[in-house]
Amino acid sequence: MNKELPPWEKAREEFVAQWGSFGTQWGINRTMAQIHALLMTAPEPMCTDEVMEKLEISRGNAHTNLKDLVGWNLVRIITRKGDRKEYFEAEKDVWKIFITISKERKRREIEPAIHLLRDCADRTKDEAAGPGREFHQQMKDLDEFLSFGVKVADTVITMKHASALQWAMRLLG
Amino acid sequence: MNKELPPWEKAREEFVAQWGSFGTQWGINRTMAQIHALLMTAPEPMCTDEVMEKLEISRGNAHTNLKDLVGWNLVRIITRKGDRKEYFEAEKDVWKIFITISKERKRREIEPAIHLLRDCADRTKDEAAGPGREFHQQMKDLDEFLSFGVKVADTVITMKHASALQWAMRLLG
DNA sequence: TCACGGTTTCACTAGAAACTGAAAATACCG
DNA sequence: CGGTATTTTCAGTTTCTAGTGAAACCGTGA
Repeated sequence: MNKELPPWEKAREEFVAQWGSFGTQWGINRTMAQIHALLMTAPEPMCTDEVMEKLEISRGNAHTNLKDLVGWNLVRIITRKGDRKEYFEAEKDVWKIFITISKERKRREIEPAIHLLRDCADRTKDEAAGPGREFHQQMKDLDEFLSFGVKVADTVITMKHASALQWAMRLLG
Repeated sequence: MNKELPPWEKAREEFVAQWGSFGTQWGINRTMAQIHALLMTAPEPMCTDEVMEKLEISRGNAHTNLKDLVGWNLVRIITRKGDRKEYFEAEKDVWKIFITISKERKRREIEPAIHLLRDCADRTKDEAAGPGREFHQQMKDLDEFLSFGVKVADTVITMKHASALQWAMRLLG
């Protein structure tokens, strides 16, 4: 059944499967990563049933993860006139993907962490010396570092790919 | 029992607990993140039993995660003369922590991904047109992007904190 | 209004990951 | 050598997450 696949599709299946495992290493679940890989390499937008079939997963699973990907702004819904089905299409531009993921991670992961650090720093700002003071300083250091990172990210995020590239090249130069 | 804790220790407990949850959002398991937070804010190196007690976890759990952290180079083992126990101490310098984590993630996550992409690109390099060609290009694009990222990371990794800061400031400037 | 194609939800289950506790291994000391 | 303090391993258990499949829920057109 796999024999009939054109060679590039074989490579694609490899890619999808492996991308799934990589996903799990990050916090991302296997199916979500696989669907993303699948759509990134899809010549045309795909519907839920096609995804189900390709990955041999249930409708519920396909549905939830497709919608999650839409929530991450990595996939958009396409509708066709005279067709009630929804089709899904992934962003393929690598730079845009990078921007999108950075934004989301910043919002979901970094910013909450910064809040925690500020809170802990605040609660110990009157510590004059000793372990308490050191703790306070550590919280401030972490906060400062992450906040600075966010600033850099914000700058990069608003850059065009070309400008970012140019900027980075200067560093490597 | 918590009443007797100095205020900074209360903040610390909050920090440790929360850092644990953040950990899970990344691929990191709760306990490992908590131990890391605990050690980062420890005035002195701690031994296994202290960690067990503070976090109310089993010896096995404490042991495995401490050793994992050592494996990540985020924690080092300290021994004291006349004392058979091992003590654990976390790197506290934020920049160094960042460097260490970047290195490890690069090695464990990015480089394997690059290999996969190269392999998939290679296997489809003869596709002349159509979907096969597009797939090939997508693999190449992803590879190029990640490889470039690695180069940038390698440069940053070898920089002193001050130089990196200066460099980043110019961007924000 | 009903029937149909499609989407969404959700109670349940399978499997993975984390954790425990105790036994086994190791290191050190007289 | 014992004997003791500590580390390491691991079988068994718990906990959590991902995934299933079917029922409920739309929206549309006849």
